[in-house]
Amino acid sequence: MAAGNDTSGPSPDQRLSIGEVAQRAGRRASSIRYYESIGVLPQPERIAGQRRYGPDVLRQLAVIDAAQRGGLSLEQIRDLFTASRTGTPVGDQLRALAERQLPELDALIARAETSRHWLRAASTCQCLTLDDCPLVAPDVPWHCS
Amino acid sequence: MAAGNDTSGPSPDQRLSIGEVAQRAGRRASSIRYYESIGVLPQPERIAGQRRYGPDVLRQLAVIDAAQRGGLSLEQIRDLFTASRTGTPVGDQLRALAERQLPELDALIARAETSRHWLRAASTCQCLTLDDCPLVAPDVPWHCS
DNA sequence: GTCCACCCTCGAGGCGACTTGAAGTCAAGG
DNA sequence: CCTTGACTTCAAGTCGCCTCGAGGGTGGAC
Repeated sequence: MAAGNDTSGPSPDQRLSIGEVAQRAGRRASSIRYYESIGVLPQPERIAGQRRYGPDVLRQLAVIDAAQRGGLSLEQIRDLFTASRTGTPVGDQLRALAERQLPELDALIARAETSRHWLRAASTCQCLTLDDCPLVAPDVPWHCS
Repeated sequence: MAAGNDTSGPSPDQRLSIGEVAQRAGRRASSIRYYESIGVLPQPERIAGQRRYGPDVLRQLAVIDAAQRGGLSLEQIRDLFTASRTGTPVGDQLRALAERQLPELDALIARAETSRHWLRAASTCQCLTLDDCPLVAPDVPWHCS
């Protein structure tokens, strides 16, 4: 048992091990290393070869979560961070990203809603074979029974 | 040019080559072979080693499309076809599938709508750095500028 | 006979976001 | 000293859904 590596309870200082970060952020340590490897997270300070993070990293991970939920790829998120670090106004980047993503996202939602419609119809289906079933017929309004 | 293999114009008989099927279904021949390889499509008759399809296959492909749009995986679709062929009422299968898929789909749509919200807010963002930006703050209602 | 379009099989590759495994390092507790 | 447990690196594997390429075959038109 190593005190400095303990994943439970707060460390004496603010420096977090990767295990602590992972636990608090609800991710695996491997994904944090992965983010670092592709440049989404910056390389943290190291003590005896081991990563030590300030509390900032939790916010950065939350940003990543938020942006992923916004449909951005890790590559886009990396660019966002890079821009932020180099002083490019983040707003401009975000606007550009949003303009690219929104139509895609709208299309995704539209498809998903069509799917939901289909599945709802499917859940009332009484058909015996696929051949009879209007659900799977092209260009036929869906309703079954 | 080979008459029997011609992809343009209808064949003299109803038997379609894989190329014709692909063209009419708007898919690549490779995906049709793939469906066959994983059991989603049955093995068609062969003439001189080449697949010949009846017109039914177009409907089957349309079913696959519809079911994929409904969020079913190819494995689930295969099971559906299998059930249909073996006489299990398709309705039961579909209901079971729908019950499994609908909550997932609802969650997907909810996430996507949250994302859309986020992106819409992002498109009006004026922030200079990520650190200031309320968009990326956890648990803060999104609005920017 | 030659050419060409189309077909065949089989294995590999590619996407995105990770996860897993092997082999090794480090610091503290007993 | 030895064990323990978290950490390290790097390569490879996973998932679903295909796509592509190599190498070879078939059959009709000229």
